[in-house]
Amino acid sequence: MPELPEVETMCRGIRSIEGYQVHRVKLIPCGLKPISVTPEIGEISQTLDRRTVTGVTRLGKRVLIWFDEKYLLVIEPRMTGLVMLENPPNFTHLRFEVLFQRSRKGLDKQHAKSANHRTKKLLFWDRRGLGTIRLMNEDQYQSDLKLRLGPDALEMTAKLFLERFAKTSRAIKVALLDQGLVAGIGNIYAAEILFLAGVDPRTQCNRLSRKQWERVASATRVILNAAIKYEGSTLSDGTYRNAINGEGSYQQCHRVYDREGNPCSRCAEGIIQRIVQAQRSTFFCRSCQRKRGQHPSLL
DNA sequence: CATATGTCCTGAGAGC
DNA sequence: TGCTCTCAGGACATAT
Repeated sequence: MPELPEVETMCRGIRSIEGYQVHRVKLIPCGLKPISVTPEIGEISQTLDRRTVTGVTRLGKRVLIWFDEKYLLVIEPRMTGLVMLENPPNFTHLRFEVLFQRSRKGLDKQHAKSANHRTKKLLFWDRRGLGTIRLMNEDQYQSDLKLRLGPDALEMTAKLFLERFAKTSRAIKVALLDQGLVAGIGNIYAAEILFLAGVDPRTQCNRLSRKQWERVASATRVILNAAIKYEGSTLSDGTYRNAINGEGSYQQCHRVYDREGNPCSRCAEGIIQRIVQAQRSTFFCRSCQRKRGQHPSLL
């Protein structure tokens, strides 16, 4: 569920670990199946020991934590993973922990006196345990991550969409979820983007017009930036939280996702439909999102 | 190669 | 109340 806006919110929420030094890394035995960690935890711990966090960035739906500009932890929350600094959503779900100390150069007088600024904890919670954590160096980052993923969704332009999507015959909704084509879009935002663009989610990519790709590109930026502003979507199951256990509020802005049977907020006559594509729910308005037609989008 | 399907895992909610 | 069943969907492995 964490898609680009939720992962971006996580990154912003943990950025205060920058300048801190790794003191301890451990997998938490929580009674649930351990999450996938590569390489084994002992090697991660050894490699990161005393290294300083030099940056927290994001690529698609992954959180990247850089150490001495040389190594990075790649955290993939997948369905239910949460990267947090505090306030456990549920104690039994804690899977991974990094304890930091403020490194000597980052220790100013003011902070030296207050104990609660001397250490920090980075926690990974995952209700279902499908998330993964990988330690990489710069080369692995290039070959195992950069090369396999499409451009980050916030970088997408109509030109890039045409280059990367226009040849495939897959339905646009399904293709938008392919992280090799574009990184960061998941089931919720794919639905919202296509609604805003006025494009039928079943349309084959190779049948979309240039005009339609322009609307998709524009809607991608508009939707994702708005969702970041609202700190992501916390659905009715309440799973998603930000770094300090707060909820996102973009779910209040959803126009189609999980709104089956409700009247369309745009055309009033339409009812939001739910169909299944590639074993996933797709929500859309049949009258606002037609395969062809000159209807104006909401942009 | 492109595309489609199955699998991982847990907890919430439905139905009886 | 308490049981069983289905479903949620991100990424990758395997199949077509």
